[in-house]
Amino acid sequence: MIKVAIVDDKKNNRLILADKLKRNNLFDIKFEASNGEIFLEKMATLTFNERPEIILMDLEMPVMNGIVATTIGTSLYPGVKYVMLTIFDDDDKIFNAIKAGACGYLLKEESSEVIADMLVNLWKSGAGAISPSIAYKILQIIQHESVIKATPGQQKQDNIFQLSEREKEILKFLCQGLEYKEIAEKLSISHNTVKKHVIHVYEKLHVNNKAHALHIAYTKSLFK
Amino acid sequence: MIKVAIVDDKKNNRLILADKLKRNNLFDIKFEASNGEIFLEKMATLTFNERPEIILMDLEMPVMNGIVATTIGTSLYPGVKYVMLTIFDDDDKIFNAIKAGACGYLLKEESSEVIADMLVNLWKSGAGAISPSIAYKILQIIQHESVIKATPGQQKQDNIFQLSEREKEILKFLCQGLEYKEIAEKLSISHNTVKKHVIHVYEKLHVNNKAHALHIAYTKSLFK
DNA sequence: GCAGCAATACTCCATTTGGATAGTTTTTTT
DNA sequence: AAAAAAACTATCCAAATGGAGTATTGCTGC
Repeated sequence: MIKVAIVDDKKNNRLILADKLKRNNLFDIKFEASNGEIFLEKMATLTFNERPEIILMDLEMPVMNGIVATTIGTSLYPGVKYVMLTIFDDDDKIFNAIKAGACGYLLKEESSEVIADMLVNLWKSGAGAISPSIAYKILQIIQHESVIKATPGQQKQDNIFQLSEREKEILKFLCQGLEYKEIAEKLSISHNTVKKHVIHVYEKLHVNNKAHALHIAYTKSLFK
Repeated sequence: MIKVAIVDDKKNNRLILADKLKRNNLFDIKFEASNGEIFLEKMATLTFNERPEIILMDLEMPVMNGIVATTIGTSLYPGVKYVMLTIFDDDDKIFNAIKAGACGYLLKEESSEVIADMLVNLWKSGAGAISPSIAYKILQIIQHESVIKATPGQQKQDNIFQLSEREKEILKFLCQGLEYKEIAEKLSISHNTVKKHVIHVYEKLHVNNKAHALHIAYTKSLFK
């Protein structure tokens, strides 16, 4: 059984999808979540063995959307695979989803057989679960390369974690390997204050230690 | 009927592929060619209506390879679609083929049904004809952007810090944000041992805390 | 056989960190 | 002017980290 989780804000969508997946006895739906925030919370409560292996993620959700959830999720749980399952197929969304770490992008209109097949394939051989029309767009993205180097998409990605200026400053120092005390000296503030900022940064990044925070900062290249 | 052409230097490959396509009566094989040069010559002799709509192109061929042929072909006959049909799946070949203008990349190992399906799809809706494992690699190309930026001269200096295998393993886990305990569990060793390894890593990296070590690991891209 | 190394495991100890809680002040937004 | 957000300060406590030392095992090269 492939352990999966479904993240979508529409209850009906979750039901339909769960139903599609239940037809054959290949999938074990570990949990459902109605937005990225709740998804991350539920993931945090699970042990390694309880964790879903594949996440079916909607893009548009309130509170925390699928891009941000995937960005954080791929950092925190590297073994887990994220498949975007959505009705949107515009270049920007596709590109951002891939950059966030998605290893699949299926259109909701796909039949249950196709979805199930793709997921099984992804699980078995690590092959990408991609709708053909999405694949075509990805090819065009690379062919024109404009999207890769250009930045309209990446600018929107900028500051997805909503860090305040001060918090970004603190995180940058953390990345340089400074200790609280040293940061405090540099900024002429108390090390207690630094600690407080750090805690806020962790909350926004949904992590709870320095290494995880740095991992996200580096892999998502928050600074350059 | 979908008008296609087969370009491959091995006669046997052409026969097998032609055979695969002939099973259902969907494909009209306009011609075969044994290299890019001959392919272009044959294309030049045809009128618009005689021209194949989809070219199945091998990559490695004498005289003129598939990349060059596709590059020239897409310029001369913009309406024609090129699908790479090859056994190679390394990033460089995939990337170059896409840049050359390929709108599909199928592995020869795919079943005749899959190949036929993909081609029909490409013909009908312009969807990309891409083997799932290739799709996965394309995602990674975009995610890491490595191939796009990488230059041939940039040979990564392997193991400049002389870390032992175990130490590299430990460092990799550190980068993922795991704590000593978690690493210990993963490797089924004592957390004391992990600590010892970490200290050794720090010595070899000439640092004295995790953040500095991660900074080096990421900026020198010790991994991947 | 023996020296050297990597990997394993442990202890003691000081420092750093993270979490919770409880505030004040300043700036921005409404 | 009131409300909200951001920045600042502080303390207590527990957990994680880092440093230094000791020691056993197994493997490799001389």
